[in-house]
Amino acid sequence: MPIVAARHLDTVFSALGDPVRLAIVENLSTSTSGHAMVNDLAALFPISLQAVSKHIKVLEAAGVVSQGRDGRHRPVSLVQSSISTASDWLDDRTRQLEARYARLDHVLANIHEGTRS
Amino acid sequence: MPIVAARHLDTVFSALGDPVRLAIVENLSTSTSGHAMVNDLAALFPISLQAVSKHIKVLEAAGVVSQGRDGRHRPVSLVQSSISTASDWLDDRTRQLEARYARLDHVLANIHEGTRS
DNA sequence: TTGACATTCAACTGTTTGATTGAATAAGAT
DNA sequence: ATCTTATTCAATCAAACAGTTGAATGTCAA
Repeated sequence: MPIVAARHLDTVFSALGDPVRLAIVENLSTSTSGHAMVNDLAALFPISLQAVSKHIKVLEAAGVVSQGRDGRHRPVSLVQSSISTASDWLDDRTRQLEARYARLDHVLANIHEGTRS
Repeated sequence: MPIVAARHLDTVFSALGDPVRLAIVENLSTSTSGHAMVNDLAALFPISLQAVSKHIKVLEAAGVVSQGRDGRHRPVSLVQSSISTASDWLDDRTRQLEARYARLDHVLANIHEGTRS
């Protein structure tokens, strides 16, 4: 079965394709609690709170993070499945590349054997 | 001009964050030869050859593909290290998420033990 | 109720991007 | 030499994007 890319995989990669959003994801993945407030995340970057809020919306639209509700806070946390989906797709690419190299090695080995006979 | 510019992870993700470019990468990874001509890739999409050529340039600038020279052809092939770099980063995120879940399980188990005592 | 805090919405702006068409370059085929 | 093929370069355009400031919403705390 050929492994088919998820329908909106490009949206996930696009969401990760910005230094601020990549840093947000990294921060969330390394935080002990697994979530962070918009305000705390905004403090990490030299841009306005509103700009960070927008970045979070982009990540959320791509399914990379989700936002809950805790009083007047909106805790942001990673959605593991989206990370896994992207990771799996890249792993598939790596495996296919390695498989081709392996086939190439095999062909070269056969050629070598042929020259000896 | 020898390529190899400062390639950052967000640039790689950004390059993958487009359906045409993602399909190009997928096509290259599944092709038997491991490379493809610009013309052949362009035939896969309902956009102009020049647009596809630009997409390839974006992928090349991000270090995701490289282009060789074979007569009047410019064969495009994947650069494994860039795929691996992105894959490794996502794997790290996945591992951190799993580690946190494991710690949470542990905490919950302790709480449960506490209620029994 | 008033005020502070956390966050979003709305409007605006400059930059980047994805696409187009037409012209240019380069190399194989006739 | 000329023609055809493969690909890129250049100019252009509309749409999307990342950022800003200012106003609005909702919630806690006095």
